[in-house]
Amino acid sequence: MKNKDTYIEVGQIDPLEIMDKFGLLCTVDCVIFGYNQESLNVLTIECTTKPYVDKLSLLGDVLYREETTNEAAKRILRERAGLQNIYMEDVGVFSDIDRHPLSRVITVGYYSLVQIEDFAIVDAQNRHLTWIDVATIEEMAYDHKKILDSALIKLKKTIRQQPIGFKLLPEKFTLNQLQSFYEVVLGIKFDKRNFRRKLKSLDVLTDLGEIQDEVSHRPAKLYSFDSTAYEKRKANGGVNFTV
Amino acid sequence: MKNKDTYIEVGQIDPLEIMDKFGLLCTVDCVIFGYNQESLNVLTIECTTKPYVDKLSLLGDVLYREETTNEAAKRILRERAGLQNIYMEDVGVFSDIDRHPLSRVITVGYYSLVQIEDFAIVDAQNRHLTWIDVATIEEMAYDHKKILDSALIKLKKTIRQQPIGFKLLPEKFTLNQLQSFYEVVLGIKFDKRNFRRKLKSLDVLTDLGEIQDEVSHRPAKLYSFDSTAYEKRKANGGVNFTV
DNA sequence: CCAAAAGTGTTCTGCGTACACCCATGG
DNA sequence: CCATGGGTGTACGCAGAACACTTTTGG
Repeated sequence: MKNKDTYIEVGQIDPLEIMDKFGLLCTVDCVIFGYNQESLNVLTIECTTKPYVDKLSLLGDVLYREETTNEAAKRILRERAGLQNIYMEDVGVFSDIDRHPLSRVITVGYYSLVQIEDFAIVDAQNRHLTWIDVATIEEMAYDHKKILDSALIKLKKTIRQQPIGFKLLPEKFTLNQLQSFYEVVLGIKFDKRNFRRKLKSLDVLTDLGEIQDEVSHRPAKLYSFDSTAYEKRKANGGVNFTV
Repeated sequence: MKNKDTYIEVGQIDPLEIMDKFGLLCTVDCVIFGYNQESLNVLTIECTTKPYVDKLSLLGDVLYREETTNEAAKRILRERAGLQNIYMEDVGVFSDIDRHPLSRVITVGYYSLVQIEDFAIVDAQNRHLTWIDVATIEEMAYDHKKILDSALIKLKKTIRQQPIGFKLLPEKFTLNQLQSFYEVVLGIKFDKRNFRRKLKSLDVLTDLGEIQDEVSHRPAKLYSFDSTAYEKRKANGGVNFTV
């Protein structure tokens, strides 16, 4: 095995010296997906840093010394989008050397899921906070497009294995709404009968015994997600959500 | 939406000031898995930092300013274990506030796979570099046990979807060796006939027309991994490696 | 000829997939 | 009564899972 005399390990040299040499900034960027019964969107803000002024950017902030990246992501969601207790998953580290124009900044990506209707945007900072259909986004500030793409890949993978889809629907929903959610996010069509059989066989839906009203056609039954049944199922060996 | 007057964005205030306030260290830690036909092991080193002196630690180093975390992981594998061009996958960020005793240090985990026979340990630093059976590890320095556990979970998941198992076997191997590798890593037993049928149906094995010698029983046929066939297969919609 | 590991086929079951028509409501 | 979306059942094919005996070699 090779050795290296210049080998440095954190803690073996003066902390001040090492910070001076290797200290860097870490940020957290949040991909906030919003679904509106038609399209999958992402919450964006206009960037104010050269050379990306006016380009679309994700909501992000620097990681504080006294918080984990998870806590930072929660803080960003809460302070900058008014979102609390929502689904959140790690997308990974992005550490390209020149990803930030002003200094060495690595970032940790997270993604979340919300229903757009539940979430009234108040653009207090006048920063042009906007939902953009992910299908139309071609370019973003920094490497945020790359983060978005990774988040989308992870969302698609996860959605097939866990019923997180319910997080993007109203509490009471119809089976067609559920199906159309999967179709929009995954970009594929499902057979109605097969979709329903599969979902019902999972035993995580509660038939509320209610129906839609104010629709000019046969009203659909309303369902809700039975999270205790799901947790039980998960404990007994997992959910296979392939549809 | 809530606003926050104290909101800070990287690039909007003096870079020196922000480094002073939010600068931190980032390290990369490598979980190097080694398989020896019997058990799954991980390469460890004795830690020299209080309060973890003599505890087991992963190979890691601080992230340099001019490299990505991927590059740092490659450097660690090369300089400290003599490993080059080996399989490597990201495990994620570990950012607990007190995970390092001397300062705020976040780390990015990676894992790799090697065959122990191919890799002669030269412990030039006299740091007690050792292969340890992962099944016997209960405690490690820092949060390295947590990183190891995450790496193991990811390895198990990945091994079922991609034929990375071949990276942990000699170039020529028998089907029983391959099966036993899967059994050791996943901790479950497979039916011999089903395993063989499944593997052969994947079309990624080359029958070398050779057999074992110097065994005191019927010699087994030797196979190698046909990586071009695998790449073709992957391109045409992926491999399902469930066994 | 014995020990030890190599090698081999069939059946059953469950799941994904393809496919077409009637139903309930509002206007 | 018509337009609109809601709702239902059957048949086929593939893949995973269960299961036991014969073969080849060295000692």
